Amino acid sequence: MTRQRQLIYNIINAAPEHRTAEEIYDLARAEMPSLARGTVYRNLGLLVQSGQIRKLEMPDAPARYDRERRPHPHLICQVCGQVEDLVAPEELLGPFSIMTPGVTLTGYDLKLYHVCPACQAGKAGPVARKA
Amino acid sequence: MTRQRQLIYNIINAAPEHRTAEEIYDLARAEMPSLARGTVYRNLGLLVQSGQIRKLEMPDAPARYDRERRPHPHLICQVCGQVEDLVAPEELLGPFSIMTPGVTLTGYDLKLYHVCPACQAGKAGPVARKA
DNA sequence: TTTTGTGCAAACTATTTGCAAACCG
DNA sequence: CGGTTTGCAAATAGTTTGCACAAAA
Repeated sequence: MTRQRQLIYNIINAAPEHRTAEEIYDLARAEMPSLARGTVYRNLGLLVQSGQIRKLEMPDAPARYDRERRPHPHLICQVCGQVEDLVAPEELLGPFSIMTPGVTLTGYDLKLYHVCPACQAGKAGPVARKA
Repeated sequence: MTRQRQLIYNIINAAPEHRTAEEIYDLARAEMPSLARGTVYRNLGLLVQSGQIRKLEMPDAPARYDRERRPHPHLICQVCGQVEDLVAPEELLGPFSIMTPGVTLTGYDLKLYHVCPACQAGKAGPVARKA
């Protein structure tokens, strides 16, 4: 594991936030200004492959990365895009498989949408759409 | 509703397949060769907005469009990307909301993954990755 | 020293947009 | 006519890649 990969991993692992590649790039460059954007993407890909982090595809927005390794649903604000991890029963595929008779499920992706308190208050969505 | 929008709508509504914008563009051009790609995207956006079709974001692949208007989960082959609609209880948000106390859910997106029979048979995935 | 990873820049893919002309009501 | 929509081409956003050099095993 190289210095740059370690740095990227640390940034993701340090906080529960779900950051975009660009956000991670900015944070990382504060500490290692020579870091290249391509290196960030490459290492994010490798970290996802090796199961150390989790990629979270977002609707009409850049992907975000999650330090939480175990599969779990996400709660997403449909106004500002803020993401929260949800705790769910250990095994969700069991219940889900009643909808897919005869099929062996290998994974799931569950996103639940709402309007977060901040966005309900300030009508215009206090957090920028892509923040 | 213009001729081009009608055509695009008809293509989606004619079959249960979940096509990409590019596939729809190709099919539409068979019938109206002057049709522009931009027009396809614009109309897909409008049709989604007006609730006549549904957009389905795909992991690491172009979005697909679904003629089925009611919210429902999807079953996706993780090898070839083939998509199937699932039938689910009328109201899934109810059960889901046990995971989000105090939150009013506005919608959901549930994708279940498996390996389709075709891909299980031909080890190399008979259907192309983006087909 | 052999492999692997990096920085940089250019390439790519999916999608969006500005604009003048064509269409529709 | 007068706003809407089109076709075209250029622009964007996010991400990927080729390559020569640097770092790690």
